[in-house]
Amino acid sequence: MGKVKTKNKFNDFLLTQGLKSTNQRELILEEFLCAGSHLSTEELYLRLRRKNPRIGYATVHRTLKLFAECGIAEQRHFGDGQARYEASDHDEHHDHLICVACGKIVEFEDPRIEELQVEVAGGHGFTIERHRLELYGCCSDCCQG
Amino acid sequence: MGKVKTKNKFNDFLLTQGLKSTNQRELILEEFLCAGSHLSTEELYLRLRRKNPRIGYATVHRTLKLFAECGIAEQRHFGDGQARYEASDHDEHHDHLICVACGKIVEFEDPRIEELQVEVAGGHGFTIERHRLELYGCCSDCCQG
DNA sequence: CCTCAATTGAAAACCGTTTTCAACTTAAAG
DNA sequence: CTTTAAGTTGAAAACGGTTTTCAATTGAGG
Repeated sequence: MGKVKTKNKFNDFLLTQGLKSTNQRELILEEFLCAGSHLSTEELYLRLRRKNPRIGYATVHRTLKLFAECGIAEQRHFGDGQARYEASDHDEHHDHLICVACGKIVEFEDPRIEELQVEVAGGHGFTIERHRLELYGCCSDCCQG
Repeated sequence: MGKVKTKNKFNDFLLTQGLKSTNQRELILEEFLCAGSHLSTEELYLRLRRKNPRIGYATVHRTLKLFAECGIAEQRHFGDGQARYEASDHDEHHDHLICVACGKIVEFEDPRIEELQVEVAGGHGFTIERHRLELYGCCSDCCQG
């Protein structure tokens, strides 16, 4: 989803929910979209402060929750104890490769794995709603090259 | 691994590390082994208190960490914000199915998925060290039967 | 403009986890 | 069986990320 489309979606969301469009929300969305994905609240907050020192952590936190609520962002946890947010391409699911050395996060998608998941779950009487697959290892920059 | 073998392993661990065998540690290990797996620290602590009200949360916490360190338990996070521990069958890996309705946790293993994971990771230049696969959905007790 | 509800930021509360510290155990030495 | 040194315990405090509170501010419709 393009930047403009995402911003429109957020504005629509605000309107339909009776929420207000504010300067902070615009700044946060802009920074969220142009900064790399998978930023933590803290990281995004620090980036924003560089440009606008008057912005508060609580506002960043609340705004990220709004993003998630309206479907333009998704919250993730990669085991380092803090929540991270990634821009959501909506209905296009992907999983993650995480380098344990440098922290790099790569997204991937594999329909064959998804298919097997459904099969395995079915075998146990489960209907899958969502899943989480994270592969932790070493990327080529860190461990081979 | 049987109960006795696990207890021996823990005692060996204590010896080789210069740690002491204490009444609390025995109680906690016994309860950990006979209570169902995937208990949180809090849950195990509450169970232990019923039998021995003088036991402290900190001790349960520290002892579970020891279990993990010595390889008889593994810490897991299933997204509800608290750490859970499961008895470890060592080198036999498995993943989890979690019922979003009743919280039931089922373990499974599928070599085909593992194989694909290695393949996909390799395609991105990664060498997998470990992974996490959790399927969240509805079990047959909750959503169908 | 005015008004009122929504929003903001600083600070406090929260919640699971981890550490501190003085009292207490353990195990090995005497 | 002491004694002793080191490890352990539990209550309480500290921690760290998250979430809420609240008084002051801002946005948008009347």
